[in-house]
Formats: sequence, structure tokens, C-alpha cells
Amino acid sequence: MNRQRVRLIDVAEAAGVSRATASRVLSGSPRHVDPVLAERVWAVARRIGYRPHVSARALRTGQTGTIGIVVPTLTNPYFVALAEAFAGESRDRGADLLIADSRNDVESEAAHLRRLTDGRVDAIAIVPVSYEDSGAALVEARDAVPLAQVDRRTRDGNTAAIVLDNITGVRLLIEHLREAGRERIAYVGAETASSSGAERLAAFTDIAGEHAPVTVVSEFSTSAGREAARHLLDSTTDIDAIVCGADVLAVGVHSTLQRSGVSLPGDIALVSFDDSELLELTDPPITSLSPPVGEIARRTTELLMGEGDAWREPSVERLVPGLAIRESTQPHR
Amino acid sequence: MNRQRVRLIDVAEAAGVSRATASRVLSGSPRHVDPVLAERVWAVARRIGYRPHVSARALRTGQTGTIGIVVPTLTNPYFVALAEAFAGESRDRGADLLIADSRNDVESEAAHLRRLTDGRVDAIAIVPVSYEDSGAALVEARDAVPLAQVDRRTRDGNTAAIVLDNITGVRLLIEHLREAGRERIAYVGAETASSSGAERLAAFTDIAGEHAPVTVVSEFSTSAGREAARHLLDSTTDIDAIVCGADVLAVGVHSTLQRSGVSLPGDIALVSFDDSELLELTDPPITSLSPPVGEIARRTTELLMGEGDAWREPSVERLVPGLAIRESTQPHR
DNA sequence: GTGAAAGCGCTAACAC
DNA sequence: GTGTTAGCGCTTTCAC
Repeated sequence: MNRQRVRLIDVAEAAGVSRATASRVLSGSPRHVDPVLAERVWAVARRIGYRPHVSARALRTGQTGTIGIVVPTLTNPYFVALAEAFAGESRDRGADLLIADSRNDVESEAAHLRRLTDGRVDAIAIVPVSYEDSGAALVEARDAVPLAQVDRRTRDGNTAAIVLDNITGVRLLIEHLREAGRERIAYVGAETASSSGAERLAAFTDIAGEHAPVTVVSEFSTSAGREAARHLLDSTTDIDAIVCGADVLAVGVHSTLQRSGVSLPGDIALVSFDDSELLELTDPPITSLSPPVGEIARRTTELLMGEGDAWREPSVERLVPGLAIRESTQPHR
Repeated sequence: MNRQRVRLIDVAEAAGVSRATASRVLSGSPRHVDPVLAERVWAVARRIGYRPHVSARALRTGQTGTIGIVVPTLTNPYFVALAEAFAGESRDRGADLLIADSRNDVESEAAHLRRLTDGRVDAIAIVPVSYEDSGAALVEARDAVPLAQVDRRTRDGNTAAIVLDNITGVRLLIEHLREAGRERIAYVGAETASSSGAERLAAFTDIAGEHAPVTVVSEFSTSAGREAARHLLDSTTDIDAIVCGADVLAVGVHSTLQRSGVSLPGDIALVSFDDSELLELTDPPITSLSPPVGEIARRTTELLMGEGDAWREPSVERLVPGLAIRESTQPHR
């Protein structure tokens, strides 16, 4: 048998007060209640195991105490790290986090946004799947609930966005490579459907020079990374370093280089972007930018849950990443 | 401005019917409504963008249309795969999935269970963190809502459990290794805090023989795998194959072997358990059992959402895994 | 400082 | 087949 729920009225009766008072003690404004009564209510509530019914509370207050995060895929450890950072941040604010996985699919992303805005969450942080195609669903959602874009942006999402400072990031990587004696640097990125992909590519061309070789593959995946590396090796270009636009690509590139007998970091140095755990698994481990996920989560949550409508203003806040140096960029000796 | 929610009454008025009729059309029992009216209601609802308020509906019906899954960590790609399988299954049944991450922490797991049972979900599937210590929270939760254990069990969780058939699994792995000419097989597993860990270890000793070397590390992590491999190499035991109790361990073992100049699969063959994407990233890719995540999700959801109280009966259903053969077990030539 | 009572948006008896 | 109405559990005026 399912045990019957303990309701507020059960607490109130057992404590000899009205529902109103019990409610004030347990949630509303405890300071407007006689401390003696308050303690009695608490004691009873604890004893009989009262826990408020979230739907009832949400229906009454219009607040769910939950924030939602929508990521392109949980298959990418970087987004898992991001989600966990948001989980920590929510917890600190006494809120819950609801994680949704778009499976890299705009339709599925739109469906999630619709469901989340059906009174399920107070605010939404979203890493949009597509720069071009995610916008419509975002706009609809942001009319229902505070919403901010994270890590990537859409063309017409029209909300605040908290992203990586990709230009500084690329500069950090290239400077690091040059200090390690690398001069002929190539770039491997996925198609520019995401804003971060496009920014990284543009920054690379800008800083490394127009003639630096660039390989763009069609998706963020390890096999795409493998392909890209094969392509680079086949082309005659003589390179001594590769910058990868995402960790999953880097791991693929690494794998192909290894198999082709290219020595890392002897022949080619390798760097990547997201600093997920994947990069420590390879041999040698891969140097990477380390995105400030904690700070991203903090700033975004602040924006969404704080006073005011700052999230409503289309804007871009760029957070500067650190650099996690590993063996894949040991200097030439 | 947040657009005002469209409520049922707005639809009803615009369609010239009562809330009851509108409700019947949009959710309850459409067949008891005049088809002409019904179509009118639908048309209006679509036009003005009606979407039911989940809290209000949940409060009234006692049903949330959401099922919850609690996993030890999303850092382990196997649990991500499991969660995605449940997401698919829920979607097929018109339900939502709420993913919670225990961060390998019993306290945090208990907190999640408490929150989920505060009227947030209709049923819970959980991969418990600890065989010994997760039970209490499970029991409390299963008094509030249908709950089933998945992939791992607790000592006193007292619900149905859908797990891998670890004995058959270990047998498959060892047979495969023996067919590939391996005879001196070692095992690397994490501490037996989880039921699956314990079962795998026991099955290994049973099948490979009492004297087969076993290394037990303290946690499921890549660095623990590295340690274990170092330990195996240091000990004088002469082995030609290693069975790992989890993918993250296997990747760590692989990394240490590589660095120590051990040839795979030449000197040592390597196999693992969860068949997550990690295993395809290594060089050589690692052979693994492939757990039937889809089937696990299907059976569990069936049990939870179906008629009856089958989930309430302490029971264990063991599903047989497949075998994904990769280069790490190429036969001796 | 405390209680009575209204009502959040929805569905399900119950009447017609 | 359709409408009227009560009420899910909670918070919050409003009156005292």
C-alpha cells in the first residue's frame, strides 16, 4: 500500500493551529509567527514527516523552485560538466535542476522547451543545438519564462547569452603552441551550425593567418575527428600542430595520428577546447582550454534568478577560459 | 512582458463550450463528446496556443506524466546511455523523463529520491549508489511511488530489480578470451559497494578459477584503473588477458599498459563490461559486453507503468548481454 | 500574531 | 452528450 501523503492540514491539526499558521511557519514568513508556535509546528512536521506537495505549491505560487537546463547531448562530457555545474549552483540557491537532452535535434529541443514552459520550471538555461534553427523555439519559450543562452547562441534567440571568450581562447592556444616552438598550425572544427564553432574557426583564421590549413567536418564526433586527421595527413601540407574545435574531435584526431605512426607531441602537437575527462585518457594526454563552467553556471543562474529582466536584453557575456597544459604540447627539444 | 498563460477556460469560452467539455476533448475522454464540438475545441486550442498547466493537472489527477531516473553519475557514459534509453521509452509512452545525478553520493541520492517523491513523478527507476547504504532511502521512496532498481541492487531495497546477467556475461567474456588463446586471465574491479561489482567479481573467480589474479580498487574511475594496471604489472604474475569490471577502469588499464610498452592485444588482451563510447576511442578499441540498455529500459518501464504491483515484489530479472568484439582481443597468431 | 476563506488551473462526479 | 460544481494541497489576502 502506498502510504497516504502527509498534508499541511495534518500538521496543522496535530499542532493545534490553522493551516495558515502552519504554512507561514513551514514556508511563508516564519518571522510573523510566535516562536513558540513555530517550534511546535516544526516539531510536528518533522515527526510526522511532512513534505509539501510541489504541484500544489506551484499552482498556488506560480513558482516551481526548479530551473531547467537543456543541452545538445549528454554524450558529450563537456555538457555533462556544464549540467553538473548548474546542478551545484541550483542546489546552493535551494532550487532543483531539471536536465533535458536534445539529442542534437532541433525538434526534440523545441519539444523540451515547450514541456518545460508548461509550468515545470521557473527559468531555463539552454545550450542551443543550432545557430540558425534553434531560434524560433527559444523565442517562444522566453515569452513564457526567463531564459538565457549558454555556451552557444542562436541567430535570433534574442536573450542574454553567457559564452566562452573564444577569441581569447584561440589566442591562448596559439600563443602556447608558438611558445612550444610550433609554427605551422592547422585547425579541425565541425560545421559552423553552432555559434561557438563559427567563432572559433573565425578566430583561428584571424590569428593563425589566412593560409593556415583548416579542415571542417560535418559533426562533433570522434569519427569525424578521425576523418579530419586522415584528410590532413593525406594533404601535403606540412604541419606541426593541430587545434581542435572540440574534445570529441581531438580524441578522434589523436587516434588517427597514433595509428599512422605520427609521434605526439614529437611530430605534431595537439590542443583542444573543452577540457573534458576524455582528454586525460589519451596517450599523451591532450592540452586544452579549460572553460570556467562554474563561473558560467553562476553568472547564468544569477541572471535568471536575480532581480530584474537582464536576461531579456539580447547581450553576450564572454568568460575567459584557462589553459590546462598536458603532454600533447611538450616543447620541441 | 511575459505573455499571459492561455488557460482551459479561454479555450472553452472561445469555443462556446464549458470547461468540462473542453477538458474532455483535450485530455479526458474525447469519445464522449460530439465530434463536431470536439473539432471546434481542438481548432480553438491550436489557434490560441493552449497548453495545459502541468501542476494544475497533476494536483487534480495525482498523475504527473513524468517518470524519474536516478543514476550514480552522468560522468560515466554507460549511465548516460541508460538514461537515454529510458528517455526513449518514456517518450514512446507519452511520458517525460526526469534525470537525477547522485554524484556517487548516498546522501545526495536520498535527497533526490525525497524530492522526486514530493509529487514530481509517477514512478522511479534507480541505479543505486551503494549495495549497503542506499536501501533506506529506497524503501522510503517506494512507499510513495512505484520504484524499481536497475543495473544494480541494494541489500534491502525490497523492490523488483532489472539487472545484467553478470554470470553469463563473465562467462561470455572468458570463453571469448579462451577461444582467442588466452589462458592466464586477471580481473580488475572496483570495490564491491555495488551489487554488480560484487557479482562480476564472484563470477570471475568462479569461472576463471580461484587462483586467477584479482585486483580490486576503491572506485570506478580511470585513475583507479591506471593504478590497478600498475599493480598488476609490478606483481610478478604472468598474465595474457585482463577482464575489467567497468569501462572507466578499462580505459585506465589500457592507458597504463600502453605507456609501459605492453602490446595490445599482442601481450595482453583486454575486455570490459559496459560498451560505452569510451571503448571505441582507445587504440586498439576494446572488446566489451554490450548490455541491452534498450531492453532494460523497456522492461523496467513496463513494470513501473503497467498494471499491477509487480515492482513491489522483491525480485531480480537478469537480462543477457551481447558481446561487441573489437581489436583488443584479436587472437594470437 | 492568528484564523477564515478564497482561489491557483484543472478534472471528475454528478446532474440533467 | 453537456454543463454545474466540488475540490486536489497549498498560500495569501483580509479581517480580527
